[in-house]
Amino acid sequence: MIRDSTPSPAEIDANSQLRKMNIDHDSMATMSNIFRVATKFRSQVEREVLNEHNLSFSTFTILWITWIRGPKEFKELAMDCGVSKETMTGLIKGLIKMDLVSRGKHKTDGRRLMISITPAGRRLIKKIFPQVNRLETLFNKQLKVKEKRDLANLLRIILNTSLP
Amino acid sequence: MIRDSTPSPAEIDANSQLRKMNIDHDSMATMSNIFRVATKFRSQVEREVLNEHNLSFSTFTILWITWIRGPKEFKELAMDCGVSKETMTGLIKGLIKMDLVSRGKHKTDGRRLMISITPAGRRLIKKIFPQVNRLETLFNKQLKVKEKRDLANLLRIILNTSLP
DNA sequence: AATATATTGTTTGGTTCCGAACGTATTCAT
DNA sequence: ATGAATACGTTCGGAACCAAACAATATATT
Repeated sequence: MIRDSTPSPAEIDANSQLRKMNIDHDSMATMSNIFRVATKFRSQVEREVLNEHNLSFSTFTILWITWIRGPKEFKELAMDCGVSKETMTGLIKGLIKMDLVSRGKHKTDGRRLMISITPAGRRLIKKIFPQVNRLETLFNKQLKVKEKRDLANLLRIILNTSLP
Repeated sequence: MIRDSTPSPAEIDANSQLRKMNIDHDSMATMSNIFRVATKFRSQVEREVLNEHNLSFSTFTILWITWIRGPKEFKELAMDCGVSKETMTGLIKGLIKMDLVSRGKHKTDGRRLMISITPAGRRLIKKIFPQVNRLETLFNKQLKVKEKRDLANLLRIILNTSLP
């Protein structure tokens, strides 16, 4: 049902060394592989697509979210991008200087900020997103459709797991 | 066979907006979820385990690799950690200052560096690794063993996919 | 209404990370 | 051999990132 593939030499060595300790090898394997794929993908996208537009993976994500979902609260944006509020402050500052997003006031709460994409931002993300998606396709090209869906589902289960 | 879970509102909105473009939704879903899990895990581990020992996720990985696999070449280490050589220079510098790793010469090639873990480094990683693994287990606690293995396998397929 | 408590976003300080340019060591071509 | 090309790691400059402390706004308590 799910195809096999070869564990790296590092994983094999690790298993023999760690056999003495009381270690959850399966969870270790999933998390370390998730991390490797994410890192590889991030740097690839930044190098091949984003750098020439002075975007980072995080600023790209901001544009993408505000493009797809419309104006969004500052704090939610930070959570969805996986960065701290302090970091988000700096990123938004940069995007505003590039005229790609704009700041707006919340209807009822004076503390909150609404972030919206500008026309220039919309033009940029429309041009860039297909290039990013092309890399996503390349990364997944050995997987069948069902395997991709299984993979996404398993990851969603992890994401929705509440930690004590 | 593989359980269901709920796509986030963001994903649903995205699908309706992107229907016009020629986008590979399945690959997009896998990569964006991989990225979210990785980010969540990294920050959790750094906050709960590594910060108090003045380690980052990358320096933790260096210790882990040199502990499990023995002395390792500088360049390989950079690749396995998913950082550039320039970054690795700085990380090793810091680890040496903390007396957790040491620099050594390559047998035959005067340009290459060998990095080894020190006794102090060994003591630290032995203490810290079980705490990290505990978090790995928590993240995966909703998955059955077979699901974890399927997940790890699918990710290895992606990792082993060569890009044009 | 007055005060205390919460929440939101910014500022400040310090680490992590990468790209460009560099110096050194090795290998290849002639 | 000698010069050219390549491989390795460092330095330098700048962006990304987070934690602690802060100012401003909102909510709760009295």
